[in-house]
Amino acid sequence: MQHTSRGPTPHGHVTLVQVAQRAGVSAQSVSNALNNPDRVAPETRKRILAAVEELGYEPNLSARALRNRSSSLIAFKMRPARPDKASMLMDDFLYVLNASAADAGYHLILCHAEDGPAGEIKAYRDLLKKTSIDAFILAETHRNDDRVAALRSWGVPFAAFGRSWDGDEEVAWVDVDGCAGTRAATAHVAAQGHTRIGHIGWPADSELGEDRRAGWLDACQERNLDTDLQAAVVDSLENGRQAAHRMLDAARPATALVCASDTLALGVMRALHERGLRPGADVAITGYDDSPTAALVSPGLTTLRQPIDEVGRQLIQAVDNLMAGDPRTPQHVLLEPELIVRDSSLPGRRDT
Amino acid sequence: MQHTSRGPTPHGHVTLVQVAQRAGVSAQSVSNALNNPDRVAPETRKRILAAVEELGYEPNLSARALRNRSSSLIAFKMRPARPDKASMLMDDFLYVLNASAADAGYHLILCHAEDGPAGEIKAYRDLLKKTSIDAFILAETHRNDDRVAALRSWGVPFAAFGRSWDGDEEVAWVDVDGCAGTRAATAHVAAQGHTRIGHIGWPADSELGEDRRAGWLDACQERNLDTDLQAAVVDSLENGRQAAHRMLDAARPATALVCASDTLALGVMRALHERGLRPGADVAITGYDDSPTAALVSPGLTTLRQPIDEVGRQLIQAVDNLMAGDPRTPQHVLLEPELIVRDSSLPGRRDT
DNA sequence: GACTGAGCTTTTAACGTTAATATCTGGGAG
DNA sequence: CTCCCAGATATTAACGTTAAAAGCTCAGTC
Repeated sequence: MQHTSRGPTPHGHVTLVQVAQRAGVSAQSVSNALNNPDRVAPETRKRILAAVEELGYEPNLSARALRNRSSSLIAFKMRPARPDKASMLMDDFLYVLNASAADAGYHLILCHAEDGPAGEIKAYRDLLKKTSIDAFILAETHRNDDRVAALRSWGVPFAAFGRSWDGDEEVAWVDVDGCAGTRAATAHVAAQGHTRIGHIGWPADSELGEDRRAGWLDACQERNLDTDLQAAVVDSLENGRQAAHRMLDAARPATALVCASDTLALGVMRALHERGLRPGADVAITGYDDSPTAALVSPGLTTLRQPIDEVGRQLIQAVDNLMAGDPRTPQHVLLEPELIVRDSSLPGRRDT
Repeated sequence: MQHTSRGPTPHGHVTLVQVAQRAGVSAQSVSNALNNPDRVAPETRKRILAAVEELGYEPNLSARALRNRSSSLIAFKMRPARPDKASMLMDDFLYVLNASAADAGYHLILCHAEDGPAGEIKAYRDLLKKTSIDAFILAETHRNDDRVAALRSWGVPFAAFGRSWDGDEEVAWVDVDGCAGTRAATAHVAAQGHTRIGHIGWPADSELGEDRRAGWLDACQERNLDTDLQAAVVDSLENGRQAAHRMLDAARPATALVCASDTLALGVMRALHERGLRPGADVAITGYDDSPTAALVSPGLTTLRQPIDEVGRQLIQAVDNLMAGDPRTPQHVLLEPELIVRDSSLPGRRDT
């Protein structure tokens, strides 16, 4: 049946030339049939596509990358997982990021770098020199982020998970509204009748932490509640535990504690436990991130779930738009987290 | 100062030709200086390397891939994270995999596929056609794994996280000895004086589950302990809870429960809680995986930590050896998990 | 003084693709 | 009947690299 003069390459790769021979046209026509359908006669196109199908042709991305200076690769740098971190956001995040990238015709390539911003920037530059990466995805951006500055100066498309805190309109970003999230959690416990609502958050140098704290402050002020109970500590279970003890030892102790992370909230639960108090029934607790642990502890921890799937999708869409040369200003997407109510914030009959 | 006839390309990429001009040699000599140092005179080599350094030359991987049919890319397919899974192994795993790959001069590319083995195999094939991937890393292999068969039939180097349960010597794999892990956990609780040690594991169709169960069985038989208390349930907190209740309701109830996962063990802790029993003091509990949750619950959960870093390193080394055409038979590496002892298995004075 | 060969370097061609340009058809206008 | 143009297809060259082959230089041999 096969009447072509040459069989498939020994490597099993089908090339344009082979398809062309099969269809009785030139390689360029095959290329056109696939990339610029209007440049070939409908009749010919049909014949070519049939040949493509029969031979199972797939364009060689290396050759394309070389010719077009575009590799359909999107790069992302992972950070090492912190051992005490309760959340497993990164895992899910990478998965959807990759799935969305695949849907849009890209592949995700992981980038490794020495710790620190300088190492990361160097890694980006090396990758760019070597591979004509199409775009970058950044995570955990912060104020005056050197990575943002570097990528912009090189003119590479990129999008950040984390808003541009500098107010830089030229940067495409997707973020989750931490303020709205904490506000929702605070409103929720206020609705249970709590009036002494404390907040355990992070040190003031973290934009993310300040954003989340702001929601608690807003919600309290709207309701004319006291805002004297607050702590700013480094994220750890032990710090959450100690902060909780302080707030429960206060002259007018807290009856609800809104935390900036599940890790801190779990520390609070431990403190309650040590005092013989029941989460939910005696003191309401909320966390942030909906880590797997939040669902597994008893009672379950009320927390905020970030729409991580949507973040991934939007990030890919953002860079895709940039690459398409979309004239509109870079996308800015602020997503709402979802309040997951469990027993830790409800005065129900769950035992401690 | 610059006396070369052409400046850098408008795209900022430095090419071999530019380096060659700078050093006053041919492009091939530059290539040789970098890849086959012994083919150029030491003097010339020095001059070339200086030019490389000055211009910041990095070889273009697309061109190399095209020419050499080798992209220095290693592909890995992520699975969607299961929502109730307590472990965050995947996150760490990917990180070390990528880091090791980078050390060995490779990049990691993520592969996306429709669910199911057929979709995964198709995705591998497409990727191979398109990109001359150098090697694949597989996770969670099982008996009669179609993916293994496919990759072998294509002659692509690959290594699996998970031993070849078929006893196939030709497959390179790295795995963690679940049997040894569970045996260690069982020995540990036996050393605390427990004689009624139950096991809560997974259905018999899981090789991993059977491996872990075997360790419990071995350890019990070595000590002439009863092995009548065992359960085989799908991995979930609720199933662990129910199984624990059954074993505590037995005529001669369990005083220690060795579990095949942290998720199951957390279910056991909940069951104890419901009965007013104290983990550790009244009933010893052990889990498996050292999920973040294990360290965060109170009392801490005794569990087994997989040496995931080492797994990642060994996998990369395995494919690297294969690609180097190492004549030795493919590597098989079985690593020992580490028993992490916490209060859930100790008769200490920790309150419940 | 021609011949050999070792040591080093350059030239050529190819990997698979595609933009740019060239060539080939007919059909319609003059 | 020639000329021109539009539409379709083919040819050329280039992206950056490297294996293979060819070329060059100089010391040593007979």
